[in-house]
Amino acid sequence: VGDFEDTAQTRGRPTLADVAAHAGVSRTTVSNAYNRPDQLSAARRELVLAAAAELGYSGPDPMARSLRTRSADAVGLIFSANLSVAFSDPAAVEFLHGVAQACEERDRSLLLIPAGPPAANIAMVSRAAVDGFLIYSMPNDAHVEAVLARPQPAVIVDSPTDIADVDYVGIDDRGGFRSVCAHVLELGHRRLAIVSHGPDEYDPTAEFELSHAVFRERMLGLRAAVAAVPDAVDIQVRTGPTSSHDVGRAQTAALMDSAVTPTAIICTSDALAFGVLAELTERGVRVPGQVSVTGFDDVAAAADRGLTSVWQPTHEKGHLAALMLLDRAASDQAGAVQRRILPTRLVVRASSGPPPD
Amino acid sequence: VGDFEDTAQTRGRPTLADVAAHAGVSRTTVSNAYNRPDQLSAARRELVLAAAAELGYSGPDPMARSLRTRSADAVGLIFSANLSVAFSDPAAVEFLHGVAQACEERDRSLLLIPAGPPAANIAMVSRAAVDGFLIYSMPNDAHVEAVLARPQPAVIVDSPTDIADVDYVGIDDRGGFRSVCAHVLELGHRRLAIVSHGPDEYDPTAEFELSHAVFRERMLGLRAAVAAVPDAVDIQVRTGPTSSHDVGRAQTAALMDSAVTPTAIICTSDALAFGVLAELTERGVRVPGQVSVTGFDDVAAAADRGLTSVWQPTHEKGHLAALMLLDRAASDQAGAVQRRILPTRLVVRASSGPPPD
DNA sequence: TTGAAAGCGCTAACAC
DNA sequence: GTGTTAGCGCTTTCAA
Repeated sequence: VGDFEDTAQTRGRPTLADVAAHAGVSRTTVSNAYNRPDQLSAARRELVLAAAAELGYSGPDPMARSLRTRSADAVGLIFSANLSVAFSDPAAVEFLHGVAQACEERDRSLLLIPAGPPAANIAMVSRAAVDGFLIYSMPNDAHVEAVLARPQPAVIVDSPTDIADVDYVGIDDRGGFRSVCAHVLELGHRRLAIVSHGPDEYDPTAEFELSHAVFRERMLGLRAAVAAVPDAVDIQVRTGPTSSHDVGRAQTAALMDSAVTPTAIICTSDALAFGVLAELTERGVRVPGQVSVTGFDDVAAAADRGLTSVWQPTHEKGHLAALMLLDRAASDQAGAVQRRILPTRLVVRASSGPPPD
Repeated sequence: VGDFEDTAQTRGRPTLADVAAHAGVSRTTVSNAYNRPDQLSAARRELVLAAAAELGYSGPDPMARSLRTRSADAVGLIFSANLSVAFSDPAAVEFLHGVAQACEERDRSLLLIPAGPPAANIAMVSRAAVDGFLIYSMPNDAHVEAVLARPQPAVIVDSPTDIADVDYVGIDDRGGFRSVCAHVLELGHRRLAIVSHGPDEYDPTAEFELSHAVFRERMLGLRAAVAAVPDAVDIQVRTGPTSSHDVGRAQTAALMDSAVTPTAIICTSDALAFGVLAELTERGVRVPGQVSVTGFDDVAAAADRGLTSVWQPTHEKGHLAALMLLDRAASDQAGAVQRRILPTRLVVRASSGPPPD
């Protein structure tokens, strides 16, 4: 007779209702057995769980549950370009680490959403079952627009910077970059090269595009540092499409083959700086004897390789952003817009020194 | 009058039904406007979208959609210990990278599910809205059990190895480890130390626990290499709770302070090896002059630092596993269980050489 | 092409 | 402590 108790449910997987029928209790009781164990007697709970096991029922369907409770217990994250690039940059990994840790602490999952240009897959954003979004180092593009169109809260990290009514976490880009530029200038360097992720063509006299706001801030930091020096300073700015090892390497090759070689190469990320160092090493250029090199982010590997860099609290940035998001989601988005700017700190190591002769 | 068209929907957010009412069309038409643009005229679609914009409707609710279609367009991933550790190991990051790339190619999101021992949060597994799971380098614990209880397909990567009826992707651990051990023995080393993630106490004569199957395979590889050498070989095996820089460092300190110091330290991961190198450098021990060091995984940094290692296709492993999972999910889990073993390759660099005198 | 009707599987009031 | 009822918001046959 056993099998006939199971309602007319022969096809498909068993549902909570089937378990209830099989156990001879109501659906509520089964639901409570899974979600509020304290709301029913232990014996009854065992009964329900046994019935579930017998039927091969493995617990409430997550999607149905999410629809009903209107929460997914997950945080969405979109980040610049494709996921591939993101995992290549140690600073991005460190950020992710911070986010993941916050998620772990608050019992949330972390949904990584491809937001790459290859597939203009905005649909992935619209279809993500999450309670809110982290927007990390993105251009102000269609993906960001899709995120902000959704009713869930969002927190922007680093960029875009030109969205006023959304929580923001970032660093003092201008001050941080000024400090490393000032350091190099104080060492006596007067022929500098900047290697950066940024616009294809950089006209130092023109206005900056908002889409490169971080780049803009750093250039303003550079200007401030240079303004504090009485001498003439020669500056070349070389930009590439990503903040990667390869770009650092390629720009260095171009730099060292050019007519006026710099005595210091200041990079806007450690990833770029490692590429610079690799190219210089291959060319037999001594660092810092012939050329000084500096990075930005101060990832773990920077210490290992003696790279002068600007430390930023990358891990904490991720952690804080995720907590801000979860708090806002919990409070149903009430409260004033927050804007948190985290400090940076110059870390001088062996890769920077006085210019030759 | 405008606002009064909106049914009795004053409270809460607008739904698809509200948009339909406002636009004067059926719910089907609104749904089609978002999901099947080719199923209705462009004009009608514009009408619907305009109504949606007017109401502040940002598209179908993902959870309701998922419930109805029974698919989440997402892949779940659980990995060893807590997320924190995972992001610290470059090999794990590379694996993630491969998974992320496959997800991007197939228009899926990637849900990272905390499976850390701190919070025994099995509920996160049961509540994840995903179409299938990747189980990466896990002990055969309650989390894995929770994954396998769910009706969605799963693919196991690396471990656990003792689950027969689930798709599996791994490498030839025994052969790979044998090759690096043989290399060190051929160089003439006869006093070896193995530094590994593994069981607390390792009794070389005892049976191995299944929970350390990878460790077991590698020890069998070691034995095979040693068996091919006529001389007596002295071997110390030192294990730690994780495969990290810190463990490598600590075990090396213990090793170098012991009575019989090895002439070669063979590690089961590059992360461990970097820790070993850090400790040796601090002690002023020359590598490979006094002690040779080898790693496993051949992460990018291994090449930079001249570490002899065993390369494995870490990125491809992630990519392949994700594709296998998506294919199985697409075919509704039909078909025979797959088992893919990927090749490894010894990469000899400067960190290994003949023993002293 | 478009519309009407029928649930997807679940939880949370509320009554008992 | 347990059951009844009423949807959560959507997609999808099917018929028009």
